[in-house]
Amino acid sequence: MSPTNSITSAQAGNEALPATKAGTQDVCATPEDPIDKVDPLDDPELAQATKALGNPTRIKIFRLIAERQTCITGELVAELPLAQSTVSEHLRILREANLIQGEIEGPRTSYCINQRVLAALKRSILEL
Amino acid sequence: MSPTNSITSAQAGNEALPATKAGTQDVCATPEDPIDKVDPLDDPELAQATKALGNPTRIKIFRLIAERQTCITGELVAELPLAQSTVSEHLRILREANLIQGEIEGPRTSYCINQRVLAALKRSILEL
DNA sequence: AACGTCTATCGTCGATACACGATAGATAAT
DNA sequence: ATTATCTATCGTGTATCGACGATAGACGTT
Repeated sequence: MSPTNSITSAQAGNEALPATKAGTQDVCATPEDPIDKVDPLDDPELAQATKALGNPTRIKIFRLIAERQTCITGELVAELPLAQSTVSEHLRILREANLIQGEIEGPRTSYCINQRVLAALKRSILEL
Repeated sequence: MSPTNSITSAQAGNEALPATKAGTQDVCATPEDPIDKVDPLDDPELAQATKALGNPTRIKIFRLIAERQTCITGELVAELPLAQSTVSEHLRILREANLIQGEIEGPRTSYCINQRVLAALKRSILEL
């Protein structure tokens, strides 16, 4: 088994958004996906992504992960005036929209931005 | 009184998003706001805008208005498999997020994209 | 004035979101 | 093996969403 186990949005019967084919590549490599080299999201994906961002706390969480490149759940809990379970729930929603990706690193989970989906979101919004 | 009365999102105690100073200009002029000449949305505005778009029906309504430049409520109702009151409710949500603007034209209401806020949204998303 | 048309709002209902505490599972340390 | 730590999930309660039909207000027409 690999030392770090990638956690994607495969639970809860939600696989609407295509996940990056993780396992073969480092999930948090942040290769700075160019906007015009990704396909835009289809409407259900776009709705899910914008819905996931449609909450001030989740926008803040997303920004925190983005500026730190990678982030542990506990760090986010420390930054936010919310219970650990609440933060974990917000992370789940961002994860199921494929906006972020989590890697289980020993006892903790490290999150990073899914650059490919973010680029696709940017392109989709620009095309509105 | 002016022949066309602009309807903005001033009701329901919601004026979080700054409205274009309508009345002095044609609301649906679509001057193609350049993205880098508008201020990005602040986080509550961004959350409200993305939340408003976070629904497949509202994305569809937004696209319909955008491609027709201007659109009557009844046209949208005719295009969608939803009750008139439901469509009107979706329009209210888009309106309160300032993504669209409505003008009362006699007995009907004509909607158009709020280009300034759309440009600000695009910029805000690009900066993520 | 009375009527028909168009659309926003109201009231209702079930489903979903959002917060929390409690619990459980995995891992590292003792 | 036991313990401690970290985080996801479960169960709960409240609030908001998303749909609808019914209603009301504004306007044009007769």
